[in-house]
Amino acid sequence: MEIFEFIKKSPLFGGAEDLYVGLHAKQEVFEKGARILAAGDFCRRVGAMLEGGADVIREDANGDPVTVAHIGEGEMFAEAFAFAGVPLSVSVQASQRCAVLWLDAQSLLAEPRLAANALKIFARKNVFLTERIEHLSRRTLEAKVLSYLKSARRTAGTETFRVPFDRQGLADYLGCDRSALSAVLSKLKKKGVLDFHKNAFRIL
Amino acid sequence: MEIFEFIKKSPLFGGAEDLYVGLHAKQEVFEKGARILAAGDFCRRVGAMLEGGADVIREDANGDPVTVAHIGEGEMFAEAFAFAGVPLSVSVQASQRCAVLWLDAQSLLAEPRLAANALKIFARKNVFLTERIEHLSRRTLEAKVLSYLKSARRTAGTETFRVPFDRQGLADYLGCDRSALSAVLSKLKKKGVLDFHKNAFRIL
DNA sequence: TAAAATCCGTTGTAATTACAACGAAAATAG
DNA sequence: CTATTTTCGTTGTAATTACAACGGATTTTA
Repeated sequence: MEIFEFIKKSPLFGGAEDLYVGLHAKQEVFEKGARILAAGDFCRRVGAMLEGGADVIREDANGDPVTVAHIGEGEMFAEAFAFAGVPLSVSVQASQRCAVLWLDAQSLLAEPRLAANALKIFARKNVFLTERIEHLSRRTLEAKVLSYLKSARRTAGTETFRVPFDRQGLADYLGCDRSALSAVLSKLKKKGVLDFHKNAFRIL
Repeated sequence: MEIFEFIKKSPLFGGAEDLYVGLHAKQEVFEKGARILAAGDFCRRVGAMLEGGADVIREDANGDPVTVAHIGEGEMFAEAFAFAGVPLSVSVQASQRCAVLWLDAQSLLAEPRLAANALKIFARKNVFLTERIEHLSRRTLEAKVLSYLKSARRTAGTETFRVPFDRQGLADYLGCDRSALSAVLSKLKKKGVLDFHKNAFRIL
């Protein structure tokens, strides 16, 4: 992906190519397996994955590394840490040879339109994260599922709605086992609370 | 709380009183029980609680209202919705007679220093929320607890550290039952994985 | 200081869930 | 079209957790 293609597609720039000047952007190439960012680092730059991809890695309770997310082409990363000024709690490692564009957080801030875009992006993400926490905080899986589905229905605005996850994806989102999720969905269907087919749901 | 006292203490203003001019701020008083904001509303203003307090209310799976948070004196609210431009998913209701200062989001955005402060606040919150999701996503309560405690230790930077919650607070944060949390903590202590006394913990 | 309220660990029980394994259905690849 | 892979619901079991109840300890209030 070219720099200008990225800028065109990135919600941070909103397609405005002229905002790119004066950002002190630097491009850097990482070989497969290379450490792009390490947990504990302070990072003052926002990363943009131009080419290739990387994994976000966190230590689990045993101290073993677990991949918690993947950064694909065209995606930004480390933005929250860069703007918050707190050390990274995760590491980022190239899952293949990749090209990263680094954008200096301070310089982004200096351009009002970019700052406004960034603010909106963060605010949106905040709302999403808070919503997910709301679902995850429920005590039982059934409550988690219903909390999520009602939220999805509200977002869709229609009685019948589709969810953007397959079963495994929904299970990951809700922090549960896939088969347990399937079982709960079936139970709700049998109880007559819910109807669904594939990713299309309807709450009765 | 006076307006200027709020501005002095608010991280949004960073103590800079001069930033307050031109914000089209309005003050409004609500009687106890009055609806300050309703779920579904679009809100273009950030609320600041000058006097009194309010509850954040969400509908649970049965459609019954549940208080999910409290807004105390000096706290801001609705900021994420205002900047994101998405409808509220919660309602806000005065728990007592209260005075709210409304700050127009667009006007805040127009002052670069305020925008920068807001960005930092959102970025920080983003990191916190993501971290909490990390804990909540664990499958078992033991894993949730350890995930949280390791994170707390990392933040504290010392082997023995204190957590800013009582047991009920920690249970709420981790989305579990208080007695179940106590039981898991005791089990971990007996296993020799953990030592604690009140809010002081040490991972062995 | 005494009384009241809150905090916290324990116990027992019923319900829930993780986990592994399996097979049918659907999607994808060849 | 057939073979392969992926997705998803089901089942059974062991482990975990919610929930209610209780009592001791600590803290707060009067």
